[in-house]
Amino acid sequence: MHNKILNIYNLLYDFFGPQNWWPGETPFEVMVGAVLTQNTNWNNVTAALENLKQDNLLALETLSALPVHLLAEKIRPAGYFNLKAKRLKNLLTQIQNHGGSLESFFAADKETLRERLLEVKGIGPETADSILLYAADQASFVVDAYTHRVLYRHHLIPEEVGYLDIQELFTSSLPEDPVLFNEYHALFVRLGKEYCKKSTPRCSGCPLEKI
DNA sequence: CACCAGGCAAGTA
DNA sequence: TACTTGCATGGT
Repeated sequence: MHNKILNIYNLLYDFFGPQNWWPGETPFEVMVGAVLTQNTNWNNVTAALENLKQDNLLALETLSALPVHLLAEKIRPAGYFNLKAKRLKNLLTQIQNHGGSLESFFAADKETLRERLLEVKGIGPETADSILLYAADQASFVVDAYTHRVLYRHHLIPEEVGYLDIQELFTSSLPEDPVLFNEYHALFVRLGKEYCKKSTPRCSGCPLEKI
C-alpha cells in the first residue's frame, strides 16, 4: 500500500466503525476531561466529571469561582487531584487572560491557540492537541501512548521518537480534516484498549495483524 | 499482591 | 542534555 497511514485508518474504521468522540456534552467539559485524563483511566475521569456536574461546577464561571482545594476534592477520583486542580486553575487563568470566554479563547488560529495552551503549566502536547481537536474543533492530530505503542509494535516508528515526529507522520499522510483526525485518534484508543495492551505484546484478532 | 490507565514538570548529575 | 522521580485513584 502506498499510504500506510491511510490504509491503517481504513482498516480500523471498517473494523470498529465510528467512535463518536469525544465523550462530553460541551466544549468546556471536553477541555476539563482532557486535563483529568492525563495518565489516568477514563472511568476515573467520568466519576470526577460527575462530581462537578452535580454541583453545577462544569462551566467556566462556576469553576473559576471555586477555590483550588475544593476543586481538588471534587476531582479526587481522577487521581493526581491536587496536581490536576492546579493545572485546571492555570488553564482557567490563561483563558481569562486571552479572551475571557471559552469562545473567544478558542477563536484564535490553531498555531496561536496551541502555543497559548502549551504556556499553561500542566498542559503538554497531547493535552493541547486534545483540546484543540475535540473542544475547539481544530485539525490538530493527537498522539498518545496507544498511538506510539501500536505504531512501534508494527515497526512503523522506532521506540525512541518524539511527539512531533509521530504527529508529522500523520499530518504529512492525511488531508487536514478535523473530522478525520477526530475519528482516527479515537480508533487508535479503541484498538489500544482492546488489542494492544501493554501487558499483552501479542494479540490475536487484531485488525492490523497483516500490516 | 502487582500492574496499568487517553502525561507532565521538576529535580538530579 | 539525558535520565529519574513525584503525582494518586480505581479497576483487573
